[in-house]
Amino acid sequence: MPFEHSGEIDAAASENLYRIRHSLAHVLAQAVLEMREGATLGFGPPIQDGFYYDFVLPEPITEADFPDLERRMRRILKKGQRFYQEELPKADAFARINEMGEPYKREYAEELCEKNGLESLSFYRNGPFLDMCEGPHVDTAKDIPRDAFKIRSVAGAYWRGDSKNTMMTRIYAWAFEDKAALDAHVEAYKLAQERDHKKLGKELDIFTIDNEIGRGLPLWLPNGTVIRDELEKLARELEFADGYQRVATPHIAKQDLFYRTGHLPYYADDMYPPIEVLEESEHGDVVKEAYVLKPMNCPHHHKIFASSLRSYRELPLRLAEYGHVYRFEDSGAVGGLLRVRGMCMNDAHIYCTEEQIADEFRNVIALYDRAYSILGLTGYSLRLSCWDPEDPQGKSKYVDEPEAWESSQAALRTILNELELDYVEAKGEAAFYGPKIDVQFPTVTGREESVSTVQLDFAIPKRLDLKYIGPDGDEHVPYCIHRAPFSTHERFVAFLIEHFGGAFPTWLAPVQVRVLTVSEQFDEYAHRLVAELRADFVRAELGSTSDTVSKKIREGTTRKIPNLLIVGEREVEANEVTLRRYGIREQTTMPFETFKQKLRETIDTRALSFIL
RNA sequence: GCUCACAUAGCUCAGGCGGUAGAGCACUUCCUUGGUAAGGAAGAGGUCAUCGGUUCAAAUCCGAUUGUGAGCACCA
Repeated sequence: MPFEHSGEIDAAASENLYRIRHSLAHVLAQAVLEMREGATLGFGPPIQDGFYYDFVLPEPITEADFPDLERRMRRILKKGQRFYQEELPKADAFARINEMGEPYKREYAEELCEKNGLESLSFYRNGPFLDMCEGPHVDTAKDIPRDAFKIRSVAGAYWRGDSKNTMMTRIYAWAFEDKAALDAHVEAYKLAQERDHKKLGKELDIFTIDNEIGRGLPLWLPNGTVIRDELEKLARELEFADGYQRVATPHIAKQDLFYRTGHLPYYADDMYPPIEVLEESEHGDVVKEAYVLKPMNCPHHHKIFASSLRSYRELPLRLAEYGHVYRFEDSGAVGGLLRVRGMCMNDAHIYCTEEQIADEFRNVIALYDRAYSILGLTGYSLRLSCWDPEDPQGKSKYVDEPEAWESSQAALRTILNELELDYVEAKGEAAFYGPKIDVQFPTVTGREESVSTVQLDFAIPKRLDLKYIGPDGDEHVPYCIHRAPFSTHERFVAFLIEHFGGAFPTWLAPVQVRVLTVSEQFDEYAHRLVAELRADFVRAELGSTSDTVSKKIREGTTRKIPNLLIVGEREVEANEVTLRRYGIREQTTMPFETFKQKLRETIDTRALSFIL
């Protein structure tokens, strides 16, 4: 499901596994053709943890058909069919494809011959099934384990990944070299789903989405708001240390501003439609004004830059804001906190001279590094997102300044190389105004999402006529670096929930300490502890008072509260507390003052684990 | 936006081949004052997403709408 749809698997996957998966795809197709006469074939490649095959079906296949489909596949495997390759010259190949009656295979064959100049095409046959296919495959179906694959899901997918084309039915399956590997993978997958931010977000009361508010417009509950506030506090501190200045801007602006920046022609579809208001001028004329919800903060920040005459001595000028932006994402894209229509972004814009770009980028990347190491985030990858000069809609997708694109991309590449960072380059992933470095995180289901981004903007400052006076006394246009290490609260918290499995480190946890009493007669002591902790700005609370100790511990644990304090007669007498940390069975009893100090230190240092 | 699936109490779910619903948890009250992952009892809580159709009768069958999920497309 989640994988790159290129159909390629990573190099680490063994050649044998590749053959097994690829061959199983043919077996799946064979079984589907048995079940649905008249089905036509699309592509059926191996992928990261299995394979898929695309079909146009006369009757839909649903989850209810999976057992039957798997049974048929096993029956086919049992026959031990050999996989034969045939290489046919072009004319014969097309004759055969016509015979097969496969319009999509034909389309692809034509492209292979025309664009790639192939003179012959490869076919694979196993039993009655014939497919135009490059291979490689196993020699015989006997080489494919019968119990190491599992149909996973069915979904729509456009032919050749283009929404203008037919929607096909894609059947995904897991496949491995043996049953143990399959079972382990399925188990890991289920475990990962337990960490789904939508599930945990509900269980831990982090956010909710209400239909009457609107799709993609999450409501942050008190617990979630604590996490946002803590992240924002951390961002503020890191940014302060790096010389950023905070600003605040409204959520809306006149529509004309976004025409001037270029957002509107490029991104009208992604913006909420304008709010039109009638305003009476001083002469009594009624004037119609249109306002839009801002889809990004940059124009507002640019206007702050433009609010006074700037000297090169003020640069780099770093303006930061956790700003709210609104984007009208397609209904099918919206889901949970990962894709929303209203979000709060850890935004900042750095205005600098050309000579300062490299240093500023390095500083920003160092800031990312600090932020991620505090949070213990490691599983990310970097992507240098470039424009695609050959994009058919290139002119409407990217600013048309080829030289600026090339030089700015080269600049980013140099920085990444100098810092010896691993990254992949991706064509056609740039912002319309410039290239960017994206930080990609995998979701619980394995799909990659861009979380954070650093962008180099060579276009918009010029459009908004931003300028500073250089040492030469002339006006110059500054460059602008857009950056958001903490992404949006929405997306970043979603990833943090999944990263921590809902068990946040103390400094980030909505409830940091819950005090449990052995019996109600110790409530007064417990109240005192809570009050003292709260006076020290610790998010402490009293557990329920009428349940059994077991029950209270269970509740505290299922809420994933990092620190439970248990107090009874022993503790009251010695002015102590018994600490039970999340996920750790063994407990420690210590003087309350000691606990308070350790806790303070844990919070202040934003420790990932309790220091005790 | 597209394909497929799903929608029953605050949550997790059962049931229903047509005769207006059930469990556990949570909630409220009472009993219990209990030392390490669910003490006991009672109570309250639902037009079975919405609208329409078929029918003597619809929560159940059909259709549309809305919402949700997986994936595709999109993604500043």
